[in-house]
Amino acid sequence: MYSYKLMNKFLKEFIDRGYFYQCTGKEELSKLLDKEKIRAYIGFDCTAQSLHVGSLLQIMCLRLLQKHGHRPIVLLGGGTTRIGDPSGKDKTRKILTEKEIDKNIKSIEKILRKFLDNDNSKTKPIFVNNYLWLKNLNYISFLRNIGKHFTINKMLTFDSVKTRLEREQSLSYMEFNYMILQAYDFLELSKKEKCSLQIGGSDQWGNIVNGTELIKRHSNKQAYGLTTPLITLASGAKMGKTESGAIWLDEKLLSSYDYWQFWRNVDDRDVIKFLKMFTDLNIEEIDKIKNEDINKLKIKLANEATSMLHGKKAAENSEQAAKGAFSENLDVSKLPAITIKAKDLTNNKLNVIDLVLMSKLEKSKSEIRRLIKGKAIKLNNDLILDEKLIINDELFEKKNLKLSIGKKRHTRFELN
RNA sequence: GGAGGGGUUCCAGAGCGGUCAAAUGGGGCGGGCUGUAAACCCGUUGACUUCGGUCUUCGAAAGUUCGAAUCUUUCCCCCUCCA
Repeated sequence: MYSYKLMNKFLKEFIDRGYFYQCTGKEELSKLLDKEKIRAYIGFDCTAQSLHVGSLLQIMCLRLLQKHGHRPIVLLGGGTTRIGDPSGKDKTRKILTEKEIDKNIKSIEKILRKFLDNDNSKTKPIFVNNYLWLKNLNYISFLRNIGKHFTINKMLTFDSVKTRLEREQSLSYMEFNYMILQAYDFLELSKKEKCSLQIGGSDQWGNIVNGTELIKRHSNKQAYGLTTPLITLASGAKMGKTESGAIWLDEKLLSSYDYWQFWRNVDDRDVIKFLKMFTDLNIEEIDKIKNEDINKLKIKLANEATSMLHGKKAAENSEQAAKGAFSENLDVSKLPAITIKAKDLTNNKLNVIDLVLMSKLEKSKSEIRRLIKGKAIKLNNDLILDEKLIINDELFEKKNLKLSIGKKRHTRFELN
């Protein structure tokens, strides 16, 4: 009987950290990983200019591969993004232009490199774009060489296809082909880059298995698939998006302060799980500290997660900023600031509503009025009740004015 | 191809000539309690406003009417049943 204790270290940690959902040939895969350093690939969708925390688990998998001496291959799907993966989606998504996709690929690669070790010659990531081999496919030869290995009977049983059909939502022939293309990607990577493992989210299972089977049939080689669970928050929501927007990994779309806040605000029930999933802390270490004060743990989580992406400095700044924002003392210097010119304050032109508008925290005047009525707006911790309050330099303290909306949203104006 | 049912504000879902910026629930936001948690309670949830109001919304367009989410016509899209 195959024992968990004998399991390959990479796989064991993969499981211990909660990354594991299912895989093909677990025992064989474990042996392979023991025997040699392999190359494994994960594909990322390039429909947006940045990834968000919904992709973070996949990124952590890349890191874990590196940690154990394996080499990750990152597939930025310039080809498949042009088609659109129907997995888990009700509707056909909009088709992006080539330009947009190329731009997205570049910025996503930049983000991924932040998480990865790009220097170690044995484990540094290989970035590939499947457009390279998909763009010149010859339809007839593709059908003869690849298409013959797929039966419609089987394709119709895959969840991504089945749910669409069951709901009678249209599935275009283009999208129907997505899984074949992804399988083909795996085959290409197996041939070109000696890739023997594909990792993906659980919704990718069907696509991945198709790939391993295609490799088996086409080149009579063994390849493996490994999937991660779909992470849901304790509240039941999907990871990655909040009401105020997606938790982007690109600083341009979400400041490191807000990123830090996202982790600081996770549900109590998710803290340990996330420490294991999204930090580099050892499992033993986490087990040791898991009964510590929950808020300290959340800060730790926020610091670890933020420094992994934005650097230690940004994490420290965010922690300091949070202290300034949430406590009564007025050290707000680390909060993101909006510059305000002294001359904008002359003639009593600027009132609170305009000020809040400037902060971009709210964009509707009616909403701001409502918030003022609801006792939600504070300037330097003083409750504002008069929506007509004129902003003048006397309100500033050492040229700083902290604006708070509710308990959580804070920003700072700096008088210049 | 035949017969029906429907498209309503973030979502679900009422309304079926004026009292409708549109019930109710969910979600969101804010307040209270706390710990920047959960649960719970309360308020709020189109935009603008000199707080009197004004303007834009009920698939799209046109029409009837003093007045339309509600009636008529055309168009678009969805669903159910039969063939």
